[in-house]
Amino acid sequence: MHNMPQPHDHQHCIDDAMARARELCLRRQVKFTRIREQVLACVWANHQPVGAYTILEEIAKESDRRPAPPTVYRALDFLLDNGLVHRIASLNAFVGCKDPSHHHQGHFLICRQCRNVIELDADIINSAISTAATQYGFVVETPCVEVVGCCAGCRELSDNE
Amino acid sequence: MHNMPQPHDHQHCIDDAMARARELCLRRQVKFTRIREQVLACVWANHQPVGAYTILEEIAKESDRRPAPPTVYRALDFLLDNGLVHRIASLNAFVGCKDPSHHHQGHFLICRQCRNVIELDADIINSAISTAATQYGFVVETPCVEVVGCCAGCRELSDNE
DNA sequence: AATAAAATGTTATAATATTGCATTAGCGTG
DNA sequence: CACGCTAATGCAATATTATAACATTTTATT
Ligand SMILES: [Zn+2]
Ligand SMILES: [Zn+2]
Ligand SMILES: [Zn+2]
Ligand SMILES: [Zn+2]
Repeated sequence: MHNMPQPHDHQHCIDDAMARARELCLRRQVKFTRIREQVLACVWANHQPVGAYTILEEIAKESDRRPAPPTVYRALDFLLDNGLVHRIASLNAFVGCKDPSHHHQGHFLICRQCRNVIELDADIINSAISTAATQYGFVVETPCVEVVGCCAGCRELSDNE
Repeated sequence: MHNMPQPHDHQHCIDDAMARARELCLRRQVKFTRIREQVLACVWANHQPVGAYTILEEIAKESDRRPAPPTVYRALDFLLDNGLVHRIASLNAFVGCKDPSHHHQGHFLICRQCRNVIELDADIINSAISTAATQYGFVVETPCVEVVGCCAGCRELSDNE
């Protein structure tokens, strides 16, 4: 298995994410219900974007009851609203957000090969977009940047062939 | 009606686009068939992204025969392959490309209000993305930049309220 | 004309997402 | 505790976007 962005203790990613989510929901006085927790756990199973219906299947497997699509989508909406996950428009899929405490859109590097996603929020990209947009009198509200390419790990593997 | 990016002679946009397409297909020795022409004309009806099924409806209206979805999607695939249209992933919709002669991905400014799309291909954005990606050892292949915001025209209108 | 390749037609279905309404769970008030 | 309110979930149906599989037609080549 080499589907991690860089080798790392992913259980730590999961634990962190779930802890942050619990804390954040407490602080905001919103409810981190069972289904929301399950969906978030699914999304954090790895660093690859996961589709709504895959989440549905996963939950069906692990809990012997199959939630209907609206249930999953509502949980996803909640998580999106609270910045706990991001939606990757070009993939119709969702990834966990590594920093849900402050609202941001994020930029995503998607490896074509291992499908892992690296989330950034690079000022340099936001500035460049604003600068270019300004030349057209356009005011940026929500930039969506989803970059397909090849990650460090996968290029290393290719090189060693 | 104020759904044009800036006031302009849009018939000129259409005529230009269709002429470019014809010429380009001739040069590349690929066929600019009736259905492909109809679909491209639909896409160029205005500067707003248009969905595949909307295109289908439009063609059904104007020609009394309703193409099936695969017909429209195949025409769109052809147009995409030849750079004559772009797909806006975040909207599941398509816009005409203003410069199909050289291959490029393009950046899109989408007005939240009038839905018009401005296409750019700004070096400054591509550079910023590459720079940011490089810091993660990530090599960019296909950047996808779709920015929602507010265009000059719509802000003017808002200001005058 | 015979053949092959490309394009289109046709039917069915997959994959993603939402609407509308019923039911349940949680919570504060009296 | 009963009541009423709201948020959350369950559930059935359906909308929207996209593709698969195979038949037929058109076009180009020999
Ligand atoms: Zn991890
Ligand atoms: Zn990779
Ligand atoms: Zn125009
Ligand atoms: Zn506008």
